[in-house]
Amino acid sequence: MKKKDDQKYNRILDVAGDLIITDSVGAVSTTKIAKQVGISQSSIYVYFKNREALLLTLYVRELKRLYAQDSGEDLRSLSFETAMKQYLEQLFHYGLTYPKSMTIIQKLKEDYAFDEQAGEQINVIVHQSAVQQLLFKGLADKTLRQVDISLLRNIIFSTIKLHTDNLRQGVYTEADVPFERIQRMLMKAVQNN
Amino acid sequence: MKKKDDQKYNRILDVAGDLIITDSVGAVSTTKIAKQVGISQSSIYVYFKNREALLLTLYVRELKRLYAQDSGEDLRSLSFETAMKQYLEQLFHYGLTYPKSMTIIQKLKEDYAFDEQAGEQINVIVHQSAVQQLLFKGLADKTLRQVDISLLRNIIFSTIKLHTDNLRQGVYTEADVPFERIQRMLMKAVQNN
Amino acid sequence: MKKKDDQKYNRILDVAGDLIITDSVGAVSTTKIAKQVGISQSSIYVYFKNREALLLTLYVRELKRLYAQDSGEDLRSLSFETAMKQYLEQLFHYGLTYPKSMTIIQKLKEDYAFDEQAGEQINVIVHQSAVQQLLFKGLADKTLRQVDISLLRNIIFSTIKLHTDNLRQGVYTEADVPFERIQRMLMKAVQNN
Amino acid sequence: MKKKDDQKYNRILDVAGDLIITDSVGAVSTTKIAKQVGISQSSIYVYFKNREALLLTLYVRELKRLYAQDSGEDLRSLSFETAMKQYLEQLFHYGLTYPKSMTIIQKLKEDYAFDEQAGEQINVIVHQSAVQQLLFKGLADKTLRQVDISLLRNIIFSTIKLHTDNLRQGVYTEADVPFERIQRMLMKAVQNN
DNA sequence: TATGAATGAGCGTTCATTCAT
DNA sequence: AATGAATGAACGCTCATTCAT
Repeated sequence: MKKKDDQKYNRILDVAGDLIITDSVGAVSTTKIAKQVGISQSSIYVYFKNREALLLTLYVRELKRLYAQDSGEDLRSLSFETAMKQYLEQLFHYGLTYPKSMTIIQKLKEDYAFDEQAGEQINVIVHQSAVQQLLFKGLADKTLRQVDISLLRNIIFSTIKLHTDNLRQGVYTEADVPFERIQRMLMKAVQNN
Repeated sequence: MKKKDDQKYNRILDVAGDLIITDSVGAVSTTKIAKQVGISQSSIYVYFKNREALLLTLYVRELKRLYAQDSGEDLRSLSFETAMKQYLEQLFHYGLTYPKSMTIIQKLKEDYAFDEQAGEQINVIVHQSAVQQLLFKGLADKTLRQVDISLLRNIIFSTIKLHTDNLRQGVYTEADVPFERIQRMLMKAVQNN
Repeated sequence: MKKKDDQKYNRILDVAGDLIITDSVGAVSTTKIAKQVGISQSSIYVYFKNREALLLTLYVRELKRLYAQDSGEDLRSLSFETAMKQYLEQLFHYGLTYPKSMTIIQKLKEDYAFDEQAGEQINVIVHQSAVQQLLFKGLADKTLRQVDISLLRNIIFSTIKLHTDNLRQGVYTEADVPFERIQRMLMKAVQNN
Repeated sequence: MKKKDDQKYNRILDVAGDLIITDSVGAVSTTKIAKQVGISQSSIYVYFKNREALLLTLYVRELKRLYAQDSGEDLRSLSFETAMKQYLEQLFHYGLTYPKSMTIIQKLKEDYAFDEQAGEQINVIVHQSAVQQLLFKGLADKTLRQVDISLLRNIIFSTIKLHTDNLRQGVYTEADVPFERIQRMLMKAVQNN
């Protein structure tokens, strides 16, 4: 019984994600989700309190999936530069594996105003991530450029996202722009000097 | 008479921009605009053919304002590095002067699917901009990193936008993170080696 | 429960029919229907996909009611002339019993452009009707005037409709213009010589 | 100056007629007329008091054109049968020459509720027409079937209209269904015995 | 004569949400 | 757990009409 539930629960989130990608956050409606999932509109309210809760759940799910990626343990045992490079590779790999995920995260972040309580929940997730830890450490020991952490995160995330999008859409191929080049660009950007 | 028209016309666009900023592109509705401008909903259709035309007009307006910024003549007479640095400064200045503009541009670009004809119109504007020329030249003579131009533009635009946003919101002050530091970061990011 | 549904469903169609009669097809609006039925406008979309589907449903309902009238079996066992006369009587009776029906059919046919799929559905209904069969047979064995079937159908339908309308509106009484006279007129019109 | 006015005045009516034909009476809007005529929407109110007056004017114009057709003098000097046959030919000719006119008249008659005053104006026009005179005479001397005049007019008008429509739309050709046959059908329909 | 600006009313439609079952 | 029925609110848009110019 629980399995069934979980399946439907996740199907709803999946469809919501698809709608965000093919259209926009505003285009996510219980009507459309219900139609695509094959349940009645009101059934959505069995699984989610309301539309906002649904979107928040989706956001958290993708965020957790993203951060589950970084093998925190490993990173900590490496030299900073190696750790950073490895993280970039992981993120690149993530973008290729779950192309929808990064788009969903970005669009929801920009488009949706979560309330304070939700914001706190998200902050905790981000804070506990290995990347965040890595960036904090890098900032502390001045290995990284002395700018706000948001700037570092943004430059990394948005560049790798755009790169994987470009690859997927055939704007260019991996042969044209090997990831190594992107990696070097990002390292130069974030490293102190 | 004409003045009155232009005023209202621009008021509508201003309010639409505000709605995009405080909420999202999807939240821009003729109803809300009309209410805030203080006119009847149907009056909006006196000024714009439909919602899409309104948003396109807003987008083009902001884009033109942004590119009107770059003093094309000047940039061409300078060494590449100086020209690039100067452009970054201009963009930073723009972000401080018209804080809404960059957000509007970014959100409209990501959120809105303009039709082909509109897309072409926009492409022309972007192409003719001094920055685009500068980046093309830099890519050609290998002064810039050999990656797709979209990656360069993204890294520059999104970083400076986030920086000005952070400053405005008091996340930190200019003293904490002087622009020079951002500038150096971006130069390292885009320059070949 | 089901009864309730069917009742409302048919009430909506009834009111739509009334609007067509007292005004025109163009005057059929979900707003007006809702107001007269005593439900909210959006509730109409619980029962019908959209306005067009509503009108099509109404059209098909009336068409089926009209053709349900002709006792196909009986007509076939009679001589052509008797069959034809009997059909005219049936149609006259129908016009008196359901005075709205013929008007609705006529107005919807002339005013409304159903899409191809709907057109096909309607064609099937018309084709399978006993009248259509009768007319086809009459044309084939030259009992009927050798003109297009549409002309025969028109002359019969529009005359009987107008006659019943006149009677109902008191333009004249059955005593003034007995149906027999109409019947003779129509027989003379359609019969070959 | 007057010529110019008359031109525009009639252009408006022409476009209104076109809209009725290609769509419906309900589709006639000042907006659409203005666009097609190439004038501003408000300019229509220079020529017509309101939408209803415009439609009434159009109706009267077509009705007058239709009745201008029948050469009253000639008909009166002929035997009834010859006169009737000649009138049918005239009407057929009219349908071929002004195919829009009969459709406009029919749609406006069915679709539009003119107020009493307008109704009276129309009645006068119809009454004074040669056909009406002819039919009255035929009814009086029992040459015509003793039914209401509306039935006779309807049978004649709607049949000839449908026939010309069929011809124009290529449902069949004049060779397939010569007018003579239609004429005979109508004569049999209306003549007493 | 002609029109631009303006608007209230209406339209078809979608939506998030509630509630009884 | 699931859903059909229902609805108020909003949306984009068109319309007939008025008015000042």
